[in-house]
Amino acid sequence: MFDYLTQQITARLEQLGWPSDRLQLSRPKKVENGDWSCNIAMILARDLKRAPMQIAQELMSDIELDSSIVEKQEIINPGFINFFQTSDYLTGQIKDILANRDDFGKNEFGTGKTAQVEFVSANPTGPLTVGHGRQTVLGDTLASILTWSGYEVTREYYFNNAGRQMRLLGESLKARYLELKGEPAILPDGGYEGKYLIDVAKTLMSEQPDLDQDQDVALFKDFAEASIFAIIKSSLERIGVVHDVFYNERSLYEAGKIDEVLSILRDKGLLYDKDGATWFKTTELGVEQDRVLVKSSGEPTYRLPDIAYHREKVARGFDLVVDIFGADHIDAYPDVLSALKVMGLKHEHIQVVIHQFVTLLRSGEVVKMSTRKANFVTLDELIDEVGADVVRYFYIMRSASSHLNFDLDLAKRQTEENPVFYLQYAHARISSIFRRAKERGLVADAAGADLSLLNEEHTLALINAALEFPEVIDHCRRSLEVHHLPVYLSDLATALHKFYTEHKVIDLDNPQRSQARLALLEAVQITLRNGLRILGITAPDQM
RNA sequence: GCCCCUGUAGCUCAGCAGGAUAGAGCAACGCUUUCCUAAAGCGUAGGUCAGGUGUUCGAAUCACCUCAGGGGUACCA
Repeated sequence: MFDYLTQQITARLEQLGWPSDRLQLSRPKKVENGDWSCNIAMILARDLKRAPMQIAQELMSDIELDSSIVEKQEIINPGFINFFQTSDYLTGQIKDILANRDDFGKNEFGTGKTAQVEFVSANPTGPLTVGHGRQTVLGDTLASILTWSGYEVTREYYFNNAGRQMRLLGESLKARYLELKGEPAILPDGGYEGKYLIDVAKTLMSEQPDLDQDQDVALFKDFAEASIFAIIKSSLERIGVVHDVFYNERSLYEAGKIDEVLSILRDKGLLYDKDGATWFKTTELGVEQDRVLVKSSGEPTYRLPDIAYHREKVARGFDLVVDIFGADHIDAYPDVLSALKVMGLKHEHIQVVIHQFVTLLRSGEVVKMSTRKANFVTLDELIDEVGADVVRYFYIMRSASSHLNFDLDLAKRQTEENPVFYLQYAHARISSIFRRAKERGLVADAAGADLSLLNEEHTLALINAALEFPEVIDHCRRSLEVHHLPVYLSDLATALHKFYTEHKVIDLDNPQRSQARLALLEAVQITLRNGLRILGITAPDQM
């Protein structure tokens, strides 16, 4: 319908010699305004210096629309052209859903192209927190959207297991270990205070009981890293997130990639030394102040490997690169992008999604979180409390750019009366009807169903709702905003529940209509299931 | 100071590539079940879309200013 109208109107615009590039078709909010609406007459009014109503009339005067698709068209003040689809056309679309099944909603925008989504990327210094959770679910869902848009997607986790933080971690574990042996030991200044390190120390103790004060800290560091990574990976697995690539920052050093970046920038005259540190002349690139790339201690700042890493991303040839960052990293990426730019590298295909912070509320109090200080709530604890489905839904139902209040008490309380269950119930409700139909001897026969029997208001609204699914996927992809999907699915569930309330599906006195409605419900269930699959939420057959 | 995000119903938030009478969930009040799961549906009430100026036929949506909250502005990541 959309494609058909776009094509027809564009042709007519060209015939009249009017610009066609600003043509827009949208779905009106009100059913009285039709199924598709076009505002081109008002947009052209200024250029053509004519009244919108006149333009609309001239535009439509010589268009012959296929009457099997378009029931009628109307021109309404101040110049909207509204199109109403025939119910035959609409119900016919159900067959399209049934034919596509598990693929319904997919598009080929990214077919033949590759995409990479980098997300989580937490260093292995502690368990994933509630804060990391948002990024985890956001990235994973976006990756799924891209997959549905045809891309071949790589989910990537970038981490650093070298440097100051990791050394502190090793020292902290050593202190915990010695503590267990009853030897005097004190956590280093700024060390990691979390209880999880005591557990790690106990495990280490059971495996290697004979370590002492003189033992090199490297052993502790390595052990801590391995243990904590195991914890992180298990949390990810619990909410259904699997990364394809774990990219170690260290490999950039080993392959000489860090030095390459430095020498390229030095050749371009964009580096200088001051106070024993190496500075990047970002002021020449429009940034307020210069940035340090190598500290006077000889260690690079995080910016340098970030630049080298992104240079590698470009070299790896992805057609689309998406970085998911928390708001606290917002200042890092302009430097990275401008560095790529001065190195003459492609960078327009790199998109950054910044998500705002999660404010955690417990008993009405804001919980300030710090991995080092250990007063954090872990993602695992959250999953324990409310379950993976609820966790995923809560993180994804709000736009990334809005600050998310995660009220633990509310999340728990709402376990009983939760937006997720509303969706899942819609799916289960349909399964339940199918079971009942079978019991009553009604053998579903979608192919033989007379879909023209579906003509009531709530029924048509439900079909329309299901048909919007591919548009929503496309919207998510375009905007890199995934929250549109749960919002949409919720609307779809509402349409289903309304239909259910109004119309009885199984009616042995009217098997024809029953068949038609069963076919519709199958299409709706496919849509719900596909949507839930993208969100990583289970679609139960009964609740 | 400068940069980014946010401000919409009592609460949590959609809507913002400008479009028709601004929506949902929760909370409040009332109603619906001899009938496929009431984890549902219907109704009532609730709004200066933070405030102001501008652009436009048309602004919650765009621009500018102000106010408020969050984040950043490190030789931490």
